[in-house]
Amino acid sequence: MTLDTRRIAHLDMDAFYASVELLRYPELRGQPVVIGGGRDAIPETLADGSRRFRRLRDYAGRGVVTTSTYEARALGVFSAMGMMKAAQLAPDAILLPTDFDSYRHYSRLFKAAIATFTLQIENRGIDEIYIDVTDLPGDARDIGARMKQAVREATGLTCSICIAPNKLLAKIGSELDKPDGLTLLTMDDLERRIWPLPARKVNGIGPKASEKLAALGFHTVGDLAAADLGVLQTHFGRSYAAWLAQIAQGHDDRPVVVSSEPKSMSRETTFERDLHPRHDRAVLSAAFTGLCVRVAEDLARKGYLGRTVGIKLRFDDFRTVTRDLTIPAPTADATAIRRAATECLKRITLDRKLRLLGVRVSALTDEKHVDVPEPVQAELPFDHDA
DNA sequence: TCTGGGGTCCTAGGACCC
DNA sequence: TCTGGGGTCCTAGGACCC
Repeated sequence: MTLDTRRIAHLDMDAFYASVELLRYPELRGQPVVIGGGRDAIPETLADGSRRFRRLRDYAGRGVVTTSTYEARALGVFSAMGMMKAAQLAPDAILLPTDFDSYRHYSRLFKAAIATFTLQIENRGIDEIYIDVTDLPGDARDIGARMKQAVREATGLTCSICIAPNKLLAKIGSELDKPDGLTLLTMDDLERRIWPLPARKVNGIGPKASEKLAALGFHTVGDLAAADLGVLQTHFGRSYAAWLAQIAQGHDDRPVVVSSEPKSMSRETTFERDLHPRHDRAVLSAAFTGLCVRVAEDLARKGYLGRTVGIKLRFDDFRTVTRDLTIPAPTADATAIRRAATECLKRITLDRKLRLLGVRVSALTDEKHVDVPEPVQAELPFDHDA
C-alpha cells in the first residue's frame, strides 16, 4: 500500500483545560476565562453557596496563560502570554488555577473513548492524539462523526478532528474548523486549502523559522511550494530545506507511533523573585534538594533509572545554561542525583541572580530491564576450597 | 513587574576507540 | 616534513511542541 492511501486522524480537544473548568463551573460559560493562576486563584465559596471568582486584574506574579476560553481569546489573551500582560488586555476576565489532576482524568476518558474504535493511537500530550484509521470500516466522515460523538458522551467536551492522508495534513486540518470541527482533506485539497495558510501553521515551523522565512519573502505554505530548493538550502541547510520542500507538497511519511519510552524526566521552578547565589543560598539549596527529590520520586513512581543528571539555570537576564554529567550506574536515588547535580553546578559561574533552577535525569532505562550487576567475583586463586 | 513547566529532537565538537 | 576514517559517547545549546 502506498503511504498516501492511509487515513490519519488528528484529534484535538477544544480549549481543553478551560473546557474542563467550565464543566466544573458551568456558570462561567460564555465569559472570558483564563487558566494559569496558582492556588491563590482558587474561587472562594460564599455562605450562600455561590462562588466568588478571582479576576485577572488581581493577579501578581510571573506566570503565563496556560489556556483561555474563546471569549478571552477574542480579547487578545492567548496561551503562553505573560499573565501580567493578559491582565492589561482583559482585567475583568475570570482567573482559575491549573488543575492537572482533573485534566489528566478527562484526558484518560477521551482517549479511552477513542480506544474503543482502534488501538492505533499516538499520544501527543494531554489533549491531542493521532489515530491511524486506515483499516477502520466506513467512510472518513462517518468515522470522524462517530469519534466526536463518543468523546462528547465520555467527557461532555467537544473536540476537532481532521482525517487526511498523513499526520502533517491531519494536524493542520484539525485547526481549520475549530471548535467542534470535522475536516476531511485529500491531496486534491492541497492548493486550495493548505497553500494559502501561513507557513507558521505547519507543525515544526516555529517562531524562529517562520520569521526567517518571512524575511526571505516566504509567507505561506504555497510560497514554500514554489520556492527554489537551492535558495532554501542556502539559508536552512540541506536537511531542513528538503523537509520544507516535502511538507509544502503535503508529503509526510511518518507513521502513527503507538508506544514510546520516556527519554528524560525533569523538574524545574521559576522563583517568585530572582535569588542571589550567595545571599539566598539557603533558599536555593532547599529548592535544589526539593527538585532532586521530586525527580527521584517521578523516576521511582514510573519505574525508571537514569544515568545522566543535568541541571538548568536561568539568570535574571533570561540567559539559560545547562550542564550535565553521566554517572557510572543508573540511579533513581535523590541523594545520588543531588550529588551529581551539585557537580554540575560547580561548573557554572554564578555571577547573576537566578530566576529558574531545574534538575533533569536522562539516559533512562526501565528498572525491570536493568541488569543487576553481578557481585564482582573476588580473585582468590589460592582459596578454591575455602 | 514581560517571558511556566515538561518534554523531544537536532546539531556540532571533542574524546575515544578500532 | 602535517593532518585517515569511521563509529559511538558525552556535553551544550537551541528550536519546537503541548
